Amino acid sequence: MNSRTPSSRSEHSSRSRSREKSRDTLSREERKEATRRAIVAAALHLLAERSFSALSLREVTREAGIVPAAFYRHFESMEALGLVLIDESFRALRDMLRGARAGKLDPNRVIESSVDILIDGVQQRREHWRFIGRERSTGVTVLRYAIRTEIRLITSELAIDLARFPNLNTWTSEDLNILASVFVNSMIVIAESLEDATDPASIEEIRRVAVKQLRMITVGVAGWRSS
Amino acid sequence: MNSRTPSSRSEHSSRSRSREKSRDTLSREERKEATRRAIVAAALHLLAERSFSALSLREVTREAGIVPAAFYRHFESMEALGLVLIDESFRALRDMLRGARAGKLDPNRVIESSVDILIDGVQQRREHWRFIGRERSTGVTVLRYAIRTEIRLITSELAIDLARFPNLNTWTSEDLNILASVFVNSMIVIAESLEDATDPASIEEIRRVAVKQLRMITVGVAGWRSS
DNA sequence: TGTACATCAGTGAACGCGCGTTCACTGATGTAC
DNA sequence: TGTACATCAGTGAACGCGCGTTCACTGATGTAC
Repeated sequence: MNSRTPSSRSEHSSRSRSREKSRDTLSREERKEATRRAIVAAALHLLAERSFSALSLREVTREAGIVPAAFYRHFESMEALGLVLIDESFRALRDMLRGARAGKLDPNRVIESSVDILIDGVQQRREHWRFIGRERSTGVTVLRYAIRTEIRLITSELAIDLARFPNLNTWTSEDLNILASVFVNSMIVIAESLEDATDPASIEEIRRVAVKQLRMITVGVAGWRSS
Repeated sequence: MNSRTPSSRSEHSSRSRSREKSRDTLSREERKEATRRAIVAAALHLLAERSFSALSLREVTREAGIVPAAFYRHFESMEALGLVLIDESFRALRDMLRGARAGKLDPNRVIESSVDILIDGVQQRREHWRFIGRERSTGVTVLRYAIRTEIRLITSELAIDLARFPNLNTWTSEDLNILASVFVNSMIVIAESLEDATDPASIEEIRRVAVKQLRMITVGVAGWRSS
């Protein structure tokens, strides 16, 4: 977005950019918030191609259209930015799940509908998902733990939902949690496989296989006796 | 292992180091091979804490006890080293699986035995597993694809094995492959969760949960009718 | 076995580069009167 | 409404650092005679 030579960069300085969208309507606070969002968006955009540990502060600020030093007006460090990205990504994920719960799925098509919701959700928030999928098992320890904690939270929420199903209300909570993580793990793997799929045909293929995979697990659940 | 000041580094040069282990018994070729192995081992060791994209050539050569430029006598680039690491890691994995197949597991305890073999195998080759687990979904595209290809190979081998089971020999090959990937995905997730577990109690807990997870899937398989 | 020459793994110095971080600064926005 | 001062988001220059890569070199190992 920004050109790299100092001369042309000064022509398109952030001052003129913010005036483009805002004229004189934005307060100083609003401008600051806009820059902050620009930094977050720039990072997320770059993370489509790099892992977080390979992302430099200068790259992010270059993409966001500010000078490197300005980064520190918004975040204490790159790690702090990483945690904000995780928080934002999981907020999107939670919204999706809340929507799915509120939707009152047709009981006969729970699996099909869940897979549809998952696949659409991933498509709409590709960058967030890619980021979570990559960092889940990557180098930056603090991010890895933060993501695992979020996933554990989602898993136990799913376990609570599962407890309401007729066949499952007699299960121990441990068994429910184990079942929930089987589902969550499958979902993660499905989401991961979507990352490299762009054409409709291979997405359809993933959908089909995902439905079958979850069905196999569910059929198993019907025969399982929780002790 | 190496100290960092130039003065003391020259005292412990690679020349004196190789003489320590070898006196004058090793040929030039053998020495070269030993250095190559030292580079690979150094990289694998460092990858316990960093992701591959965050690993520098200089770090690797420092750990291996050679000068940065010497790296190029053995590998064309870091990427080439990465591919060798993948190859070596999967060789270890294939050995493990071959051993498991040759072992003729007790049919009544297939799941327990498989989980035991997996957990022991991961413990013995922690560094290889950690590397594969991390790079599977990380930034360096060429490594990611190489790993996915290997996993796909392992999955179809497992599908072939599954076809020999009495209940499964009527299944379509697609269904067998889907079932195989459910197992492989579970195995990957189990291996990943082992990475941060060191004390016996939490390893035992992982083993218990893993067995239960795989049993749930298997019970499902018994009821599944492949179309 | 002894000598003269070839090979080549590893050295060490040098290079230009992008990095994170600091700092005094600027000038538009906000506030007090 | 107008003026004087305070605030502070963003600037641009500077720094020291570790990086990947190149190069001519060294000296032990290998080979031909």
